[in-house]
Amino acid sequence: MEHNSRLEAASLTPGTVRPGGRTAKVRAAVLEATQEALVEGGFHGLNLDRVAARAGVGKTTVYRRWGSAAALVADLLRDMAEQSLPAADTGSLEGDLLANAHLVRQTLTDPRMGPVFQAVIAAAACDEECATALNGFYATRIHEWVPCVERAAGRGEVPAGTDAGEVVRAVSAPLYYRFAVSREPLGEADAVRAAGAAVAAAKAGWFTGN
Amino acid sequence: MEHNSRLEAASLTPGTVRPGGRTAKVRAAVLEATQEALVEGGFHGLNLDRVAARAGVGKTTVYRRWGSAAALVADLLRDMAEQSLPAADTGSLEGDLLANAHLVRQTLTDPRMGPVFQAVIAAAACDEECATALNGFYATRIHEWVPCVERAAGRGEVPAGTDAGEVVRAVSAPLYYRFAVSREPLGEADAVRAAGAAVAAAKAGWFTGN
DNA sequence: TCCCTAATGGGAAGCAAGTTCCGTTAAGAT
DNA sequence: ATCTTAACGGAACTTGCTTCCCATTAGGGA
Repeated sequence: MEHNSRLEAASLTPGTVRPGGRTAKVRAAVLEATQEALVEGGFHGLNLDRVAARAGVGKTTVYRRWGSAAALVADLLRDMAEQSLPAADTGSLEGDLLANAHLVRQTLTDPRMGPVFQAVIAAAACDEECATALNGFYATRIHEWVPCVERAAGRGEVPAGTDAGEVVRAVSAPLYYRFAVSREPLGEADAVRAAGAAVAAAKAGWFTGN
Repeated sequence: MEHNSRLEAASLTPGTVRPGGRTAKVRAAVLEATQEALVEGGFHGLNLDRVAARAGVGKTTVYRRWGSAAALVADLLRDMAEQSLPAADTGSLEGDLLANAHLVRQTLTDPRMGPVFQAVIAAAACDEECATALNGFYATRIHEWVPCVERAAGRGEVPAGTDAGEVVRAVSAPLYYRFAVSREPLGEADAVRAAGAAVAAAKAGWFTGN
């Protein structure tokens, strides 16, 4: 009975029964290769065969463990969500959000991360699993920056009852809009404007939760 | 000489020498079928063969005139940009921008147009021609709403020198961010918040062009 | 109205993508 | 240290998107 359940678990998701050593190494190599492939060819040009070759892994392994380009990107997103970087604490809300806006712009205009985010957004638009993974990624990212808004509320910089997450989203939104939707150039002035506008709207009480 | 140049033009881009009648009908049918296919299968599932069949057109025609899924979407975007709808004029900036936010939310949550925009954003992330076309689409859309901000500036509702386009972008940004990036649900409360925050930031002078 | 040829349409061939089979390697329990 | 079997890797196979070819249709100038 127990023997059967172990077999079943293994046949459903390879890599879960023996996650150590080789399995972990293969995953790391494949995700690294996936990211490189996305930088070069975008989501549309993602090819499981080439990813396998680049990772130095048999293509059968990639097809078996992931099965599709979308699943590969979804796993990459879960991996990216785990690597969190700490938020700023400059002492003022405007300083913190400016740091956030600067970081977002830095990331989106980065020659390596820019294409990755482009691809990841495209993947989420094509596949529901990717959409969920991308949602999870931003949920953690937003959660990391919530404290600096809550500190500002404690200092009285924004009204009590301000939805911290909504303020953080308001900073990213204009930058991502230019980056992924209207496809306009993204300058440092846009980052400054995004942070400033978010603070102004927050102080005016537009982000107080219902 | 002139004869040759006409031949050359024809061989480069089919449909340019005899644009009337059948050619125009084929384009309309193909773009209509493309939109339907995007609604059902997204950009990743876009298949030139099936588009041709659905349009009641030979598949060779689609492959010859467009050649790729990305080119098909790019042409659809150019077609969409031409069909402009007039902006609101309620008498106040907040009223106009609320109408705009409401319209954007309406469009993105529409069971037909939502998937189309999803697909179009994905296509732009995959292909440079689509990216340019998408940029052009939003350039015209933003341009349509610029007058209502300029009227507000004339009434003294926002500082002189306010970048009207930037205000319009500020309204759409949070809605598109939720829709395409963070993948969160999009409610009417988000539309109200987006319009209100944009007005507050504009009045605070954060959108005054350099 | 007639003619020239741009543009379309169907089918067959080519090619690259994904899928499956089966032998080999090494993780982890005893 | 040994054994069981999860997980990997190479190669053959299959599917389906794309392109080529040539016959057919119809736009637009004379």
